[in-house]
Amino acid sequence: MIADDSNRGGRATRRSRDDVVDAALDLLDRVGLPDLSMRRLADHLGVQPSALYWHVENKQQLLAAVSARILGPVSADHADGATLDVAARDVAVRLHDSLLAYRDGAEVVSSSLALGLVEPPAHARLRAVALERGEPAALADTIGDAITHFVVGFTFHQQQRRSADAWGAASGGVAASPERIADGDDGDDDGFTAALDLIIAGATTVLAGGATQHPAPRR
Amino acid sequence: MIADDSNRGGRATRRSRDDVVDAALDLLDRVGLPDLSMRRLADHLGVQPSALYWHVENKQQLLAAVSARILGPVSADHADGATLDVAARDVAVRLHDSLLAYRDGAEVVSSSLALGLVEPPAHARLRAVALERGEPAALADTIGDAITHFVVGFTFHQQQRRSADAWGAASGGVAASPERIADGDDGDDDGFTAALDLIIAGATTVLAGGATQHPAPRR
DNA sequence: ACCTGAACACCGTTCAAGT
DNA sequence: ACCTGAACACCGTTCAAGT
Repeated sequence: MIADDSNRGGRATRRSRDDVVDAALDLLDRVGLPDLSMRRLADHLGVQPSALYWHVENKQQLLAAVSARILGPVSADHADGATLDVAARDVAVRLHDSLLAYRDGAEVVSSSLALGLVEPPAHARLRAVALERGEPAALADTIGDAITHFVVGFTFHQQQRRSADAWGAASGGVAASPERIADGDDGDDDGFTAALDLIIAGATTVLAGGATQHPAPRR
Repeated sequence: MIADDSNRGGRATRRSRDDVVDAALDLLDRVGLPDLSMRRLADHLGVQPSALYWHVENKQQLLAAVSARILGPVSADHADGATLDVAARDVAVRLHDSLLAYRDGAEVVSSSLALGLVEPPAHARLRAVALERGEPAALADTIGDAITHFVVGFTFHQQQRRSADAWGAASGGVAASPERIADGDDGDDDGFTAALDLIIAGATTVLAGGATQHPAPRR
């Protein structure tokens, strides 16, 4: 009886594609990737499962859109002027933080990246820096690849371990020693920093003209 | 009527856990990970789906066993004497090859690794080398982490792209330029080598005492 | 333009019961 | 010790039809 064509109070409004992606991100953070089904998402939106397919082509594409949202902060506000290796460290840290900001963020991004459904998050920024500095774009891509794959893989592992021993550890597997989990400062941030330092050291060395030459397509 | 307790000719014998893992590897290579279901695997073995659960605790553990098999060649025959950075490159190349040896190998290993259900494939070897050379074990682990996550992530991407444009490319996504796919020598092996060189250069630099110090737990 | 209802072709896992 | 049969509680996706 009442005019419900504007979204006052509650439900009953029509949804946009962005609303669906918002809801997916929200549900991801609440229940985790294994429980993020199209049917639960539909429930969460107060809609039939089939309705989702008007907004989104399939689940993979939805997860790609979710990935793009997770990766948003990585390429925000430039104001660079840095060298390639310094920019690389910065982008790596931002990527790490962005992945950790959502439950199972690294896993979602890992598969979208592998499927080629999102842009590699480091490349645009590093290419821009390379251009400024007269460094070859191929070198920026190489550094971007090393950074991206390492950070995503490491964070994936890290995030699984966190939710594993948050839920109680229990049985099976190689097992992680049950130590300080308490304060968000779990010991493996050291491992992350150390390995990242190693890769950055590689970038610095190569920039200084040492050891390795950039791609140089044979033939 | 005939004694069927020895495996003559065909089916009808009882299966061991190893047989199940064998069959899973075989089926993985035939149909790929998305189509490797417990039910199809049961079919492949001539058995009811429920029978699998006598041999294996669940699907994740089965895939962990599959991962361990895929990773077998990585830690085979030592005969080292090499420096840490040289051993690291060797182990990276072996890992890459092993992952490529099975369809969706990198994806399977990626998740088993993240879940902590398989040993990181580079660590044992690199620790042994570090011990021989009087290098700290923590440095071996750092190099192992950088190598493993990079190689697995890169190969995952590479393998998805291969099967994507093997099947016809079609629609959607960021897209890979349709060029030489022909001879197994797809252009991105260059990208792999370049980024691996970068990481190894980092290891060499750190070994020479440059730029970065190994972990050193703060406090 | 956006959504419902109903169906299709599947999943992983459990568990009593058989041999 | 190893497996069957049957069930439970789900999946992603399609498609005609409604408004």
